[in-house]
Amino acid sequence: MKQTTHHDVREAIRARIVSGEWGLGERIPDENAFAEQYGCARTTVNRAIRALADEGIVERKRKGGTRVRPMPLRQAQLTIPIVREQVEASGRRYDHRIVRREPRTPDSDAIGRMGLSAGGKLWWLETIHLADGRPFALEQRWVNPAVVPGFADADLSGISANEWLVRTVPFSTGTVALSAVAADGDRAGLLQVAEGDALFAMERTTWLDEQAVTTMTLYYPADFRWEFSL
Amino acid sequence: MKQTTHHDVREAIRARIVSGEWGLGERIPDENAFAEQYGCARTTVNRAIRALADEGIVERKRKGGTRVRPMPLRQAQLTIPIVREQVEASGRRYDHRIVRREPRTPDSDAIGRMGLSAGGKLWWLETIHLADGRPFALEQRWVNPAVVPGFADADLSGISANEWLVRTVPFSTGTVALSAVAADGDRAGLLQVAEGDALFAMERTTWLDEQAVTTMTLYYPADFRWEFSL
DNA sequence: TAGTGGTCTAGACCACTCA
DNA sequence: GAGTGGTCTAGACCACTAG
Repeated sequence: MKQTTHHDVREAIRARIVSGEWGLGERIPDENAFAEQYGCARTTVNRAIRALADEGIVERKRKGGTRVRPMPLRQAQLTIPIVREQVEASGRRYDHRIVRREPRTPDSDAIGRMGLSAGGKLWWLETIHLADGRPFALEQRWVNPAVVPGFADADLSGISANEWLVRTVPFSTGTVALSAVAADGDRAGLLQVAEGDALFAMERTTWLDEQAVTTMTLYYPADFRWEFSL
Repeated sequence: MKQTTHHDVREAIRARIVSGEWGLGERIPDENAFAEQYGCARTTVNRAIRALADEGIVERKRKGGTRVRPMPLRQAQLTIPIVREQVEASGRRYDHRIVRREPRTPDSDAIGRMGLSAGGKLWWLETIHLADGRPFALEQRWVNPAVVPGFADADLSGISANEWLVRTVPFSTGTVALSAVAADGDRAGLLQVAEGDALFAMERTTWLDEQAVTTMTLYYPADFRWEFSL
């Protein structure tokens, strides 16, 4: 005799919601009622409905009960891509070339993003990512040597700066910003596109305990599409 | 006497992982060991570690134990924005204006995205979203009348097409694609930018039971940034 | 203030998979 | 075969909040 699982209960309730049994914003039965209906413990129902709440299908409030979300949240679980994997996933050969790597005084933009105060130098790194030998994406990065002292001596011939940093400073938090920008002369030359062409920009700043580790921007040419599902 | 919560256990274990107590790919103690250490039931530890696994911090396998992820997944829970809320969140007054609304034969791009076969007409809708009266984003949308017959008579003066569709077809699935494109003459004129300017494009296709409901693209001018955190 | 979800416990059995 | 996570149960108490 197979028991009723939280998975079963979750899908059963989801189906009833999708069927329109309860309208938008309407209250659904409480956990005990479902437990009796499906012949399982309340704990099991709780886990099932909690999963639906995590998905944004329903919202729960103590005493207020569980309601179908009036305006369903449209959420996506998004995985920040690693350029090498993007290239290899498309069946092409990945390679990268470091264009510049030097200590440099950060511009005001970098200072703002990393929340720096004093005026020391940071590492500046420009990397061109190649797919079958052709430009795939351009990476421009500032690295804070105060947080990652080993970066000066890092061997980046085999792995990218990003992978090196992830391995060295594994569990940091971060922010991401997406936008579109026009290619300036430098970026256009490195990516082999025309100046003024639209580029897809993904900017990431990584933090370890309130200190900015690195901020980088990846520029993709206009034929790039970043797809995911809801 | 306060009990140890799954939240406490989760943060305690997270701190130990971040501190480097176990290296990347290394195995951490099993649930019973943690339960004894923290003086709680194994169920509580299970829920705590399961949450860390959902975050991508660790990976779990029966008999294999729980390991720190060798290359931590960088995942973000991303909420697809509603244009009106974006505008209002920035403290500006939202408004929208429908530029075109007509039955039209879909182009090959729309046919491909929506997986259509026959050559019927779809509804074509162009909407300009305004913030304090100035163009904020341009929406170009195809709607499948076979799935949403009521759309022909929908009153879109008060709410946007998107909100109307979400209320009418609430629990559908979808795909999203992000890219950068150059503004063509039509889009440039509606957004009041120069032709060729970089636009941030967010394309969404929505499905209900294998049938495409609608596909739309939102174009934002180059000063737009979509930010979120990891 | 009473109803609802949030969570813990202790014990149990099962499913997967490594060795 | 045996160790580990996956899950269910029954009961209990708590925290929040709608009415």
